[in-house]
Amino acid sequence: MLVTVMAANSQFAVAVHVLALIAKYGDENVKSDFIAESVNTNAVVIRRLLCSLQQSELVVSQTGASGGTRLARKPENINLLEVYRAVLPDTEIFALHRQTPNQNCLIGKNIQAVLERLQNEIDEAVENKLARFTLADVIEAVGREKCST
Amino acid sequence: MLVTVMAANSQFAVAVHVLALIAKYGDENVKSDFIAESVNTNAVVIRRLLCSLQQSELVVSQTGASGGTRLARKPENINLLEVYRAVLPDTEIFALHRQTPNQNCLIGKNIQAVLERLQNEIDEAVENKLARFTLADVIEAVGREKCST
DNA sequence: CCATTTGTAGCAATATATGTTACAAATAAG
DNA sequence: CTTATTTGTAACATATATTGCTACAAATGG
Repeated sequence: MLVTVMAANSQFAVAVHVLALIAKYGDENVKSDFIAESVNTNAVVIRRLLCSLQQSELVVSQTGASGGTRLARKPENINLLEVYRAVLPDTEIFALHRQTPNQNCLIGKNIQAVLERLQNEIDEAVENKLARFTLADVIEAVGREKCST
Repeated sequence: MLVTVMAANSQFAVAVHVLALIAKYGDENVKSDFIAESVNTNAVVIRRLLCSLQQSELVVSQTGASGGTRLARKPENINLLEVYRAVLPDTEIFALHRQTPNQNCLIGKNIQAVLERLQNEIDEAVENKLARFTLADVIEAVGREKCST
C-alpha cells in the first residue's frame, strides 16, 4: 500500500520480468525486440533498462549480429535488492518536502531531520525484505503460478 | 533508499509536519494560512491536505471566523501509519507494469501475480514500521533536534 | 562488406504533483 | 442581520517524471 510516488515508476517490476525471461534462455543472447514483446513495450525502453542492469553487473550485453543479453550470474546469485538498486538507485519510500520549510519556525526547522531518520529506518526494513528474495525464487514462483491455473 | 516513485509525492512528509505544528497549539484553531507559512507553500495546498486528514478523523476543522484546524485526538493516539493511509491511500512500494504484459508469454502471464505478492510482503513490513511511531514520538524527536543544535 | 543489434540522443506523449486564483458556504462576533 | 473571516473546492497553470518513439552511430558476426 505504500510509497513515494511520482508518475509511477514501473522499472523494478519490468526489470524482474526481464531478468526472469532472460534467465529462461540460459547462455543464449536474448534480443531487446523479443523482450519488448513479452513486456509489451518498445525495444528502446528495454535497452535502457538493460543498460542499468549491465552497469550493476547483473547482465551482459553484446552489440552486433547475434548480439543480445544474458545473465551475468546464476539466478540464485541475484537478489531483488540488487535489482532494485540497479534501476531505482535514489528512490525513497516517501519524499521529503519539495520546498524547504520555513527555517524561522521551530517545527519547520527540525522536521526534516526527523523525517530523514524515519526514511532510513523504513528503507532498512524494505531492503532487508528485498534482499531475502533471489531471481531464482521469482522464477520458481512463476512456475508454481502456472501450475495452479 | 526506496520506492514507487512518481512525481515525488511529499504529502506524507508535509502531513507529519502539519500535524506536529497543529499539536503544538493544543485546542486552538490553527489557520491554513499560518500552516502554509511554516511549510512554505500555498494555503490551498494545506487545506487540501487537511481535508484528507479530516476524512480519516485525525483532525477537526471549522469554517468561518475564528475557524481553523485542531487535532481530533492526542498526539500519542495518532500513529504514522494512519497518517500515511490518510494522505497516500493507494500508494505502493513499487509500481507494477503500466502496460499488461504479453499474456501469450509464460513469464508475461504470471509475473504480475508474483510481483503483487512481493508488494504485499513489503507493504506489510513498511506498515509495521510506520505503525510503531506516533505523532508524539515525532514531536519529541523534533524537540530533541532543537536541543542538539 | 553487409545485416543485425546494442547504445544513446532527442523529442513527443502521458501522468502526476504542486501552485494559484476564484468563489461559494459556513461561522463568529458585533 | 450584516460583515469579516475562514474552510472547502473547482478549475486551471506550471513543473517534473516516466514512458514511448524515431533516428542513427558503433560494434560485431558471418
